[in-house]
Amino acid sequence: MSVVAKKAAKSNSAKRYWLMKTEPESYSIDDLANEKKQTTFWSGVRNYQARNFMRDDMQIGDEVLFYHSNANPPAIVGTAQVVKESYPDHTSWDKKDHHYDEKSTPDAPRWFMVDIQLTEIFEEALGRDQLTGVAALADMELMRKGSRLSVQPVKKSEWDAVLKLAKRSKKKK
DNA sequence: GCCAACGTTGGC
DNA sequence: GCCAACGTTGGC
Repeated sequence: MSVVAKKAAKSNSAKRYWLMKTEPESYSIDDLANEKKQTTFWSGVRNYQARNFMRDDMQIGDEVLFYHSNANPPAIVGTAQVVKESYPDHTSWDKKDHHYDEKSTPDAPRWFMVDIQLTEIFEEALGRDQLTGVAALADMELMRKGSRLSVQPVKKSEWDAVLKLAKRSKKKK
């Protein structure tokens, strides 16, 4: 199926839930909060599985858990929303960009991205230790040992469980 | 800094 | 198509 056909096919499907990882040293949720309209393009993904989720499956209104990896502690720190569906990642043909890929060109883009807008920063980040042992999150991709997928689908039950934990941590404050 | 668990590359 | 070597991710 072509990319266009896939986009047409997804247009009627229900809202989906995702998790996106970022290293806060390179881009954090505070950086997102400081953007104009608190919106940014999610460039730099160079993994085919993650790209395919963005290119083929993400739609406007989908909700995103925002995760800080390689952080202390690694944690889900807030939520965002998809506000623009996939389009070519221009950083892939920028020779000065760290994520430059000589095989990607404007005519034949290899990498894609979406735009996301900040929804909420959790008052207290949800560290992995707080996610470990939660029954509803036992099968979450994020919690699987060795999982490296930087854009990953989240089940609604997992989304609900995470937000519930976030609210609880908010009350504690 | 260590290293397990990946994903990609390239020789064959 | 197989798979060893290599580079990367990311928790600890």
